Amino acid sequence: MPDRTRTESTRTESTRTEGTPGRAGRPRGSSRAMLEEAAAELFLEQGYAGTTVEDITRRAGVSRNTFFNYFPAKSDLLWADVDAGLAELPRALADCPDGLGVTDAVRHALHQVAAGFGPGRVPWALTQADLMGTRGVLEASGLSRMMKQADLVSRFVAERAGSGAGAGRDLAGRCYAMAVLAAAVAAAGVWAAAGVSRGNLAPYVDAGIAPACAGYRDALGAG
Amino acid sequence: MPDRTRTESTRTESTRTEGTPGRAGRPRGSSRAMLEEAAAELFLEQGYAGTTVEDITRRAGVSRNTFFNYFPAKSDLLWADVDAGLAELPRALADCPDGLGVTDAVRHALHQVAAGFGPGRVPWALTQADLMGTRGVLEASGLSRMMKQADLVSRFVAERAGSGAGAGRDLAGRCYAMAVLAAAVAAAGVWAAAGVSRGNLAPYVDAGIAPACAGYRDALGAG
DNA sequence: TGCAATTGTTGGACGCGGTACACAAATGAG
DNA sequence: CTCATTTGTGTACCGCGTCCAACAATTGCA
Repeated sequence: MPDRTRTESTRTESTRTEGTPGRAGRPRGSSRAMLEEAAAELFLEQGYAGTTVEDITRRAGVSRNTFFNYFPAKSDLLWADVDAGLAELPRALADCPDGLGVTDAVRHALHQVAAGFGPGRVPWALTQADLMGTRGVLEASGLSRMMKQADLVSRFVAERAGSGAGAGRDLAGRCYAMAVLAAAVAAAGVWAAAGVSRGNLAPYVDAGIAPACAGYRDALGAG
Repeated sequence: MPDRTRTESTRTESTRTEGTPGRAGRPRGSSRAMLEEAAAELFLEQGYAGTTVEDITRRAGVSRNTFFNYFPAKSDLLWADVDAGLAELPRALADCPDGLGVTDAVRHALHQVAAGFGPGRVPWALTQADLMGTRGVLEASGLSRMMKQADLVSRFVAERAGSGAGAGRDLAGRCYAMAVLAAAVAAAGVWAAAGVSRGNLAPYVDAGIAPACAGYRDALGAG
């Protein structure tokens, strides 16, 4: 647990070439990864609630305000891994071949996103959530993420299902989007809880959401 | 907007008979309903974020600490109506006739819970969430509630599906529980957004979760 | 009537997350 | 060099939520 405070005359000396060189302005000196590392260490040492933002920034060698330049909230540290993987969902949806039905396309896209997580890349916030007492925090910051992805899926479904949509179609689309995402979350939870014996996330998610996709296929109209 | 501070010599005079008379100790003087009323008024006047707990307690005529004797958090005010309805889910599940299949039983129980909400009883936090800027807060405090109910459903499914359960059965059960609850949430959202033309909540929920129940029926084994 | 025991209410203080604002530092462009 | 732009920092502040030591009101017992 090395202290990353100024060991050299100027800390920025070591991380000078970080910022995007094309843009004007002061380049980013203290990298986001440093904060994540410091937070990961401290969470394991003291737990999530027992670690203040000031603790993290002190170990990372930056000011407290700098933290909020990189993360909107402390809880976002727990989701850094997940958010990175989830960021691929829009592309995965857009790149789906048109031949597939709506639910098959969603299933395909979620499979692709889940494929990014294997035994070597487990969001540690999920595995050790109980140890760190982060369950409440994770739940609090989790639904907004789920609904964000659900909105994506919902819009995707509304597009592919054609413009001749009635009120019932809209209801089914939104319910399907939420249901499939919730099933994926549950599958990820089971996967994370499986311990060292877990393999890749993708088969868990695929098996977990398949019934939902099958069930809503008819309700979503010809897709 | 009447100020409920001590208009009479002793405020407790008007609410003397509140507490359970059988138990020892000081009876509850300031009722929970007063805080809810005061909060409802203030949220409409100033919005959720613009209203502090102190504002609420001042209008209700109690101390700030008293608030936290009734509500664990400020956000719980938004869910008071919903929580009351959701409290019936365990009974609704337990009272399901054994003849029904697992998914049909869950569907029946959720229908029963949803039946408590009609055009005359709409959780106002849902309808005017956008106006009050409570979307983020609602999302933050919503997933924990959803997962709480999902745990109930998951245990119910695990019980009724019999003891001969494999790992795949557990995955399906958890995914189904989350999916059906998420679909119900989505349906409630559509219902709340339907405006004055909305009728009862029950048909929305039933139509929204039916495909999920149908899809997972086989995966949950003979139920 | 007086005395515990119990329960609710209050005041005060504190820690922490998150925001706002002004200013310093570091770059590229003209 | 000068200026605009972007990032880091210091400071102050607000509000939620917790904790603790009092005080108030009621019940039950002697």
